[in-house]
Amino acid sequence: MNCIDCTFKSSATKFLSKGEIEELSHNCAHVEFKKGEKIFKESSFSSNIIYLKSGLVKVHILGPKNEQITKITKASAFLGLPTTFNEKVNKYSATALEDCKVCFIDLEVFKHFIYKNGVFAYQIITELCKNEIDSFFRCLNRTQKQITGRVADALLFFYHDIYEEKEFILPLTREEFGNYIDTTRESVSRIINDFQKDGIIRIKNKKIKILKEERLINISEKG
Amino acid sequence: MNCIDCTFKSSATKFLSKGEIEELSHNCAHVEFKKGEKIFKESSFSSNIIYLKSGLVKVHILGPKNEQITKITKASAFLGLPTTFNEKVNKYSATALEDCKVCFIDLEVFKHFIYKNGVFAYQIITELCKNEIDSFFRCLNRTQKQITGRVADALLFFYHDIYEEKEFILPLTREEFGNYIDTTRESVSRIINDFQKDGIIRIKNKKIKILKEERLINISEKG
DNA sequence: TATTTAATGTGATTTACATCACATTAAAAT
DNA sequence: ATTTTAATGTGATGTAAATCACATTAAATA
Repeated sequence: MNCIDCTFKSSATKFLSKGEIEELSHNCAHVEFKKGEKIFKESSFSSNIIYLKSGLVKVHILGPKNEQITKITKASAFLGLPTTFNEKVNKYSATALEDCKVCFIDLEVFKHFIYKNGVFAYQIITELCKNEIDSFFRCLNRTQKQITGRVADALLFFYHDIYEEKEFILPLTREEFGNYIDTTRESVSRIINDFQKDGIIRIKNKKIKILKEERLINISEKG
Repeated sequence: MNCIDCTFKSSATKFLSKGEIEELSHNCAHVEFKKGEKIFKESSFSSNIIYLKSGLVKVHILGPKNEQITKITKASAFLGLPTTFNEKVNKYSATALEDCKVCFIDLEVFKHFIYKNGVFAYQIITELCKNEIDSFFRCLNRTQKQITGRVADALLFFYHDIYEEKEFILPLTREEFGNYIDTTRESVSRIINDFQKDGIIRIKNKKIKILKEERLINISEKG
């Protein structure tokens, strides 16, 4: 398989030369994951850059108390950058929330692109910067908003950033939802059902439809 | 002033060529800040990379409820990378906790170094990756540890990462301490005094001495 | 040095949420 | 289709920490 025909190129990869793409092709393994499968695991050794070509992934860490879902990332994005550049060992896990296509890119080849191709490096830097800022704000919301606001936030996140439709299949169990917004299964359950009773959303198992976006935005802002 | 003689070079800047250092010298403004002064401000416009040469800084964001101190950074480090590469407007503020020396580097010149100097770019990427992982863990601790553990954490942080001595002047008020570990003035006060009563630390106003490191580590781990 | 202002300490009260306990429903596995 | 297992719903109870209220101390200013 050759990366030149790949339709999932990252903003950085688009700037590689023909020769570099060729080199990438020889040092890139394509792997598919089914929903629920682990893509990589905290504390395990890694010397590959992991690029998510398609699908949806949760990035998670085992905290002192619970599993925390640090972020939910949809394609396309690099998943394992922070870990790979600093540590031999993964600092977090990634698990497929939907079927995924992933590339494992040899770290040395990737480094070589950074050294040789400034535009490539710049694109990577841009992505990392964006991640850090997003990370700040997610943390801010986690710690300073009440649960109701965080649930509203998460629902809006799935609508605006992931599915871009008011109706979607929630890719998380109630427990995972709790891990994402730092609360319990039970609290998520209660609040989601309250939203339903108030006519803000309609929910049937995992299928959610946002009925009153304005109300959700309002709840999200009030904390 | 010429950057070539600067004794505060970052790990990235060390890899710039003589010519590049020369270029940097002409596009870099040295500024000093006194304790308490704002280095840059959330929502204000910025087109400079900000590099902390010496001193201690708090990076903070105004959340829906309180000010949150996102991180405390000592020299040397880049302060404004994430913001500058993505947005014209600062996404967070930085304030001097101790007297600081700072460089404002022209963004275009900095970009030019990334494009042209792969080792420089690689160093920046490494720093950003490290920041992202640190950020994950800080958030994890904030949300999953009880206050006592978070206070212990913070004290160990000042000891291990900032001052590298068991006795130091706490650079934060109780309120700022609260903003750093997501709690209130009152709670910080109570817990610090409990630690003192238990003989874990000795505290006189802002002067703190860690007496029983093992106990603090233990408290930190138990959450 | 006196006076004002800001920072800190400490008890009493309230509250958002976790935890517990068990019922119900949905999804897998046989 | 039945059985088993996992996910979800919902009330009752407990608790860590916020909030409130005021006293005390330190630091800044006149």
